[in-house]
Amino acid sequence: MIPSSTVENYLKAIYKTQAAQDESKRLVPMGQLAGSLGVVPGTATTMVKALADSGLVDYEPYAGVRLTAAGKKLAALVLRRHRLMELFLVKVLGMSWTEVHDEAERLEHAASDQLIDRIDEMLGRPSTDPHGDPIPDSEGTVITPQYQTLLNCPLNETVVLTRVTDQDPEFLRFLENSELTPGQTICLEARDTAADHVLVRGKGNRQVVIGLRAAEKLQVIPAKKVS
Amino acid sequence: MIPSSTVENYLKAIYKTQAAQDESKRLVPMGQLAGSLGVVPGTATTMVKALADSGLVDYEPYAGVRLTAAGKKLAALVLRRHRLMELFLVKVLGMSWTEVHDEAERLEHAASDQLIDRIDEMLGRPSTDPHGDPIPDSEGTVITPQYQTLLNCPLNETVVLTRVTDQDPEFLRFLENSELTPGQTICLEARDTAADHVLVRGKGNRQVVIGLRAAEKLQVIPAKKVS
DNA sequence: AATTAAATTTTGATAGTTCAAAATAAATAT
DNA sequence: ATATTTATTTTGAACTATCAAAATTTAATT
Repeated sequence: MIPSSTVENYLKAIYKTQAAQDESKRLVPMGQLAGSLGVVPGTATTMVKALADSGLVDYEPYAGVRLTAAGKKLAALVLRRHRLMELFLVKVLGMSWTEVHDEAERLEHAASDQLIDRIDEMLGRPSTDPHGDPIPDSEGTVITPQYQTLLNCPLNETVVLTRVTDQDPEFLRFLENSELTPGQTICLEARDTAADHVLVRGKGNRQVVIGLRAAEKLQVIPAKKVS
Repeated sequence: MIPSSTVENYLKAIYKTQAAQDESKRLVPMGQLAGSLGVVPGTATTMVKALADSGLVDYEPYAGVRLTAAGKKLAALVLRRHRLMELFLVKVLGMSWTEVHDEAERLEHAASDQLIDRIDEMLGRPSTDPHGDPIPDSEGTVITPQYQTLLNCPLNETVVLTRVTDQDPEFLRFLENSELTPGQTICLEARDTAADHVLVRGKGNRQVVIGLRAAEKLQVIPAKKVS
């Protein structure tokens, strides 16, 4: 049967939480799941039991949920639709990368695989979306490079801002206004745990101070040396 | 409150049936509505009563439904989304006009007004979709020219195929294979009521025989004289 | 270990959308 | 005018997704 938007959203939420958390703790607690979906915990319990019956998740009462292989594949395909749609909205329709998330959030459940493949082709089979999130292929396979973040990358080295792991439009607009957009070359000049901030030098020698919570959401890779 | 996809589909179905039928009979019977939505009659009755409570339709038990001004506007905006989406899929994504209906049928409920307006702008504020159906403006206003059909247009005069009022992919593919696509210049050479067919001369002097039921779905306007 | 706190599950209820089948009304034919 | 056919509505039930609040389990404190 065709999974409903609700099912797709649950799988996506579990997938993202699982991916965000460390290797060991591979079970997503109900409360967290409910929280990220904006439902009360009891609702999540009910739905997760239904997902378990469909073989999409493993459910351990009082412990949490984990995607099965089937659930993981389905979740990846939803993310594929979402991320290709976001990139399409930015590249083809000229929408701002700060605004496309919610639109894609709805379109991802309505677009056919055929349409998504056409978009994929039109965009030249891209590997990442406007936020730097990797785009799964049509089999549901994703390569998720483990980038460093502004929390743990080396100081005073040129790095490229590669991925932003937050979709809040307000935060994204702040980044845009600070010229901290994916692809930008930046340099981390200071990290102060006590003051709970980092100091970034960005485009045009501009300095920006960012709290540690936000700094963790900015992923980077070492810049290629100009030979 | 935001109308659900279901509500939008009911309004659309009522709108289309109302538009298709003669001025006088302005009430859509429940059976017909249920039929075009693929639900049993009792379901349509239940939903229509809910729509009436929301002020979107007038409902006369045992007689039928009719859209109120509010319902008509909403329905027109759904058609706007649908038709702009269809045209977009054809023009920008290169999909076939014979295949876009079902895709648009789902996307129309997911696309925001903002996205639709961007598409509208990108397409140059078009007045008709790939099937020749008029596109309502953002206020829900539509101009629906009353074209002639191959059932009642004059014989042996050059006309332009302007609108196809059927979305069945099989029928549309037949038209495409016969080079009878919107915009084509054609000529009706014979109409035989007894034999239940018409004879059309199309592109490249090609002759095509079409049953009257199908002929009624092809709308035309007199071709402009080349001066 | 006993108590408290926090998280999770259960229970009962609701809204939206649907169907099957029985009841009723309207239209048609006799 | 009555009987029959056809269309419509009602009734009772199911399914999905949700919440509020009570009950239970697990974890954390004392």
